[in-house]
Amino acid sequence: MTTAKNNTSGSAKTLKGLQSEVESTKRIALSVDCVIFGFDENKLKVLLIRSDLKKYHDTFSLLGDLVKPEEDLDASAYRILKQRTGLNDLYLEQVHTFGEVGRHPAGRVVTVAYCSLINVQHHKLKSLDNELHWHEIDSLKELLFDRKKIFDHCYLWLQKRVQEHPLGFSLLPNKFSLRELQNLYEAILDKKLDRRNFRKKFFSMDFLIDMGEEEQNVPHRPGKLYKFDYEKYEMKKKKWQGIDF
Amino acid sequence: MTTAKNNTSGSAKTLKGLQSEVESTKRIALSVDCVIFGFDENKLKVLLIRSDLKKYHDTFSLLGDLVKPEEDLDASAYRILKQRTGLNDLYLEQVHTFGEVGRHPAGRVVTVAYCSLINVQHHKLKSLDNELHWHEIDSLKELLFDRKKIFDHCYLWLQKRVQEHPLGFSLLPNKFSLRELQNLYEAILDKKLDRRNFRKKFFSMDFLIDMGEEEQNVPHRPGKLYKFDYEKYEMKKKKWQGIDF
DNA sequence: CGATAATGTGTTTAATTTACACATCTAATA
DNA sequence: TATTAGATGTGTAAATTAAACACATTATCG
Repeated sequence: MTTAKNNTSGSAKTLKGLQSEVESTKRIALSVDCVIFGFDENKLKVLLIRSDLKKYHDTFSLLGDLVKPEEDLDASAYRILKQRTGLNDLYLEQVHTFGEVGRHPAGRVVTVAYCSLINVQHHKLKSLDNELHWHEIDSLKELLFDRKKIFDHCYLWLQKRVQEHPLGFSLLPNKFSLRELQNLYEAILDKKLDRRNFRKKFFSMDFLIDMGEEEQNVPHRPGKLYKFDYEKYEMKKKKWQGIDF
Repeated sequence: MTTAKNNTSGSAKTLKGLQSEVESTKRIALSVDCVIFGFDENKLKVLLIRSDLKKYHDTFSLLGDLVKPEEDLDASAYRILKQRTGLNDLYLEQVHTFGEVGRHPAGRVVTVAYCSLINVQHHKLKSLDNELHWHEIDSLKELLFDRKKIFDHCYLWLQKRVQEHPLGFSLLPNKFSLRELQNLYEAILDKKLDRRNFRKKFFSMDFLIDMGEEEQNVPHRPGKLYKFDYEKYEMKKKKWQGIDF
């Protein structure tokens, strides 16, 4: 019998046996970290919290918690969001799991990173002191332990994802102008886009509903307001295709 | 003090305190499942193993194991691969983590799914009995517990990923003809492609090295053999861009 | 040596992306 | 109320990319 013969350890075992094996190997703590993006003052921001470890009180971290034994992984991420923001219909998606041995000084912790996109206006933070704040992503230097690495991974994920999936609208008010939408994309992608081509692109997708309203209180000609038509999108969304490295 | 004040549980704690918290919440077992794709006889295949649970002995499953406490998550996936295939320079990438409460009857198990692409010719399986075998993905009906869901997720991942990243070559011999490459893409994407446009596309990418050799033992005019130029690709690979839903 | 079956190649057309300029509208100001 | 400032709103030409499509070439097999 070769080593290739093990599946979850030996061969031909009972469910009961596996149960005790599972029991005995619960040596790894599982946590969730949420990278929560917001968009305010034409800047992309991320929600950070001051570490509640005394030793690292000058360092910021992502919002996270250990996963509860009786809690779905996704539910765990939702719970963390809810505690912090007051929730609504948040966009939440799992991105990556970080599981290096030495990544957490308190022991073996494996962390599943989730990204959330929320509208800063609609979700006033429950606590507005130093503990919790929106941080511009440009000036993000250091985070607790490997959290910067997690953030970087999620930011790259966002840059890619926002180009092939309509996430971005979760960062905007329900009704938004095309200028706001373009500002958002420019902030996320960190580059200037041609205004005319940007409009053409979105209009040709045909997922924007003209609300027949205009911006209020802008010191210039107000732009039209639109909503994203999620229903239509779900019907007509394209399957990604085209080989291109 | 609001509920928003908890980070990893209370506030202002010590590393030592967190340590014991981590200790006490190790109630979740962590495992890795590998979805190992192969390509043989112009069919896309997946490596399956017969469940070693007596009760489920008629059901196949993915290759997996519990993550060891002192083992990096990625290393765990490599270990599983190595045990089964004899390894070499395998392509391995994390895809998604599955963490619903009821997904495993032996208790709370969270599973990180990895995808691997291997060349069936180069990696003769260590065990060739019923336990371990290549299964055509077309005729894949049912797998143990939620493994079919995991497989489906990984297959969709592969279909998308193979179009924007040069993974596919890991499924082919070092030297391959363009016909083999096209067969591979047709098998993965499950659709016919235009031969001339396919060639044009890959030649224009300019990542194929003409080996100056031809296929042997084919019952027709032999095609030229190529290698993929990974070095050149790393230098010149394009950043994915272009908004398109 | 002829038949077979796959390789290898190019052009035309359509679709998409990019670059680019000017009139229009509203608010603010004089 | 007229002027200005500053943003909105729109179209076209050029370039690039993708899609459709046919025939000569070459090795093998009988």
